Amino acid sequence: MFDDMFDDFQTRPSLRIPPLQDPFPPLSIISRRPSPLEPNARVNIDNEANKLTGRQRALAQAKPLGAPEHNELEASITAKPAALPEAQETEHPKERPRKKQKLYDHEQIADFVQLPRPQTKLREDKPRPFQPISVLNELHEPPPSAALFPPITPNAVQEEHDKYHSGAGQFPNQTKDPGRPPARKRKPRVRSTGSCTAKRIYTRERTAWTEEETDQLVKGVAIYGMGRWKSILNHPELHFREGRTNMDLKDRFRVVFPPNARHKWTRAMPEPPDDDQEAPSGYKFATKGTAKKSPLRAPKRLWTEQEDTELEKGFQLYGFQWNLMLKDPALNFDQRSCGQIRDRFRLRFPGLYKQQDSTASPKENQTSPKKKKHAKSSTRTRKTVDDPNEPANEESDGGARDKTGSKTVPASHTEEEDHRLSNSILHNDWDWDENLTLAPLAWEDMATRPMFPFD
DNA sequence: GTTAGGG
DNA sequence: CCCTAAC
Repeated sequence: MFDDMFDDFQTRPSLRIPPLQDPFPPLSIISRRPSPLEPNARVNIDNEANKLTGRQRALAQAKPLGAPEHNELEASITAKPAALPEAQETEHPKERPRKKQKLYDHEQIADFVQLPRPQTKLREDKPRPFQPISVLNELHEPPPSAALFPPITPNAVQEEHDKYHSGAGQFPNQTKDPGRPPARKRKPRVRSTGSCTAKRIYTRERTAWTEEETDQLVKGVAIYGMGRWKSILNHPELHFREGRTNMDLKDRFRVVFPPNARHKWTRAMPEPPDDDQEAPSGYKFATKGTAKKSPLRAPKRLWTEQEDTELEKGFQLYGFQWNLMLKDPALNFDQRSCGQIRDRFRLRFPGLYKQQDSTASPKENQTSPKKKKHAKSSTRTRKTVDDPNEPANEESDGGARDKTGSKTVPASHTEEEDHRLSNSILHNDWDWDENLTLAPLAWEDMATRPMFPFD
């Protein structure tokens, strides 16, 4: 009897449950690329294993998903060569630290007015998204959260407008409820620009900054430093008008303290500035303290065309394993981090990136953003602390960043780019020797550089 | 998720 | 105040 049921289960397609994850998706471009996990691909060219294609080798090494049997080969990859860490350090002097750094160096900012840091959000604050996404879920049904969105009707625009128009808050009224977007007056707006119509229907209504509110902002900067706008906004003793966002604070501060005045008024100043210095907009420094640029964030560096080329090259060699690209000296990514490479790829090749998301092997998923890191604990880098006497880091370095060299790819072109890159890989329009484990590009590179990145 | 900087 | 690359 049970046998019958079992047979029935096996034979009727409707009852079969697809595997949760296909380790080797047939259409995945990964499968046609040599496996970057091949342990000695660079060193031992004569190894028998190297005669296999990437897919064949992957299949040979395949093991069931729930069986984390430790693979010696993988270990040999992951393990850092004992003799070489020093050389690595000197090669990448500005390497990002792996662990969290403390936010403040108390010696440097002894003059700071230290107030309790804003409470980090508790997990319960955020309602969990609808998960897990079951394969048995009826996909034609709307998700439970769908009811949150207003119905789309001809009058929807006006209704939304009216709705937002009803709730106008008064200063100082700060909604601390993180789950609810601030109610805010809005006015309907229709973009007349032909290219991006219907992108945004509403624009927020302008709310003038009062002197008091700006004063709150200045206090906040005195406490946290420039750049921690969210912290300032959420600080329990500072009050801003309802609907004010962290970006608003940033914009406001930029207006009140333009860069030239900024360094005078926000750098190390245990005491309010001299009388001969005129305060912008008639402000006096409200808080005794020092405000300097918050060092939490590395200075922004736009991507150059050459870096983009190396990114594509790296993708052909290593697929979605940004860490391997990073380590490959031939790609010159020593000034970048793993996450930066990933972000850039996601921006330029969104379609390809999504494909990785859904089909990548567990190993490759290590770089996937689906592994949600807590925002607070994400890699915060502190590369340099500004010299208090340096005006700003914009002018300091000569023409390294030319706007033409760092090409920004328009959104409308990204799909083409997706296609171009994936096609060049899918169709193998380069010569592909089955005996090789790496793309020809890689072999060429290897001829002109040390056999192993570490020597 | 947040921030910097141009629009 | 908006947009979006970069963090």
